[in-house]
Amino acid sequence: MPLLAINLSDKLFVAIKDLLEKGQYQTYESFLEIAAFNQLALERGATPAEIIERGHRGIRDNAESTNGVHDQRPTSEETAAKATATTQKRTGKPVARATTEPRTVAAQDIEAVFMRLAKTVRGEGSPAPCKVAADRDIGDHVFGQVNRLFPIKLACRWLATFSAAEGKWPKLGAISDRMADDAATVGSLLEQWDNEASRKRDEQLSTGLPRRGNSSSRDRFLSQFVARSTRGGEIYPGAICQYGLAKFVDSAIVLTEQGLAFAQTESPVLDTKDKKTPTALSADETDFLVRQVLSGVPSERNDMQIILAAVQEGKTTPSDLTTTVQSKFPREWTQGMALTHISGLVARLAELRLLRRQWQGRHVTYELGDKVDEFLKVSRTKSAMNDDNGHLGNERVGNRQRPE
DNA sequence: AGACTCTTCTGTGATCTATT
DNA sequence: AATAGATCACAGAAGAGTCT
Repeated sequence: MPLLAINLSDKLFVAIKDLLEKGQYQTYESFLEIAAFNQLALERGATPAEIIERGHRGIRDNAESTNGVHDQRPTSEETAAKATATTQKRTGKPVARATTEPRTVAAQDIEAVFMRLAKTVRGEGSPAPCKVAADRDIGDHVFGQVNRLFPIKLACRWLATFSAAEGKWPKLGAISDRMADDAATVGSLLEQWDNEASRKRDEQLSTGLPRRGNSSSRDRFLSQFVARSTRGGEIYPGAICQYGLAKFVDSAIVLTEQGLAFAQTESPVLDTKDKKTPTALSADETDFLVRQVLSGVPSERNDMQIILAAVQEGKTTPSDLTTTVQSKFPREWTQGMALTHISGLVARLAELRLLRRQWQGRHVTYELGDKVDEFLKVSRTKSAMNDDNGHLGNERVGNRQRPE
């Protein structure tokens, strides 16, 4: 009998596992076998309705009963759904939509994570933060998938607390799993809070954080917000480094003075645990980040200036904004890349309260936040002083650069 | 009910790199 | 050289909200 090994996405695997746990299938093998029979039946011209009518449950029970020929009786509605969904191309609407009910996070898990994220008093045994390297690569754009800044706060706090407890700055490889686990627990918890409060899309606290049981989202969190290391030992810093809040020193991840100060700022989520907080970052935290962008993140400052200036000129719809600013980004960027980049910038500006999204029906328009004039004034002055830093030429995109 | 706009973020597949 | 595993860019699915 041939042996097949296949890769399944986490989502698909969990969906199958759920059916197994409900007792609807005996083994993964029987599920996949039934799925294969159903697909073959479809290929022979049977309709999903016919497959349902003939039924399938108990295929394994009967499978070996007739001279090794498997009973081709798919029965359940799940099978019909799968059969439809696995045809070559999606032609119509999905047969079923996976439920998105939030995973409940156990109280003791939450308590443990908040303990690990609690503000700590740093004593003599705590390692000192570093200064931002003067020669760090400041030309890189923050990647568009960095669409929230609270995950950066979480990473800074985690590093501050961990380093105080351990007495040293950790190596990335030693802590990335634990940090991602804790971020996913917080993400799932905030998702629960969002659901309880019926928060709308722009108001959700959990956006940008990974979720428990979703390894892809954990990978995304680490690679976009913290850093990614290759088997060859190379480290590609994420947004936490691009924002000048952390730095790699001999493959240990070290908070900068600014990163430590940001970590220690009171958080409505991590400290107050305020379920009703309207935003994941407090006004103090966003003010801190705005100052940080203005003083130490030239490429981000310039990108933000481009967007805000366009909105100030009246380009307040997504299409107007895109048309206006696309030419100001690297020429080799495809439209998709530019859209991703602009989308991320708009989302970060909204979290920093420099931009507001106003929904009129299904259309959105952008409005300037209260402190934009001040931001633009400082930003333009700095751009004029450091024109080399402000140049947006052919820099690499996102976090794809090597550390010093 | 279906279409539509916009945002978020996962999954895909080509390509690169490491290991055997 | 062959194979396995990792990485990357980005397409497009999914979700939310609303309109027709």
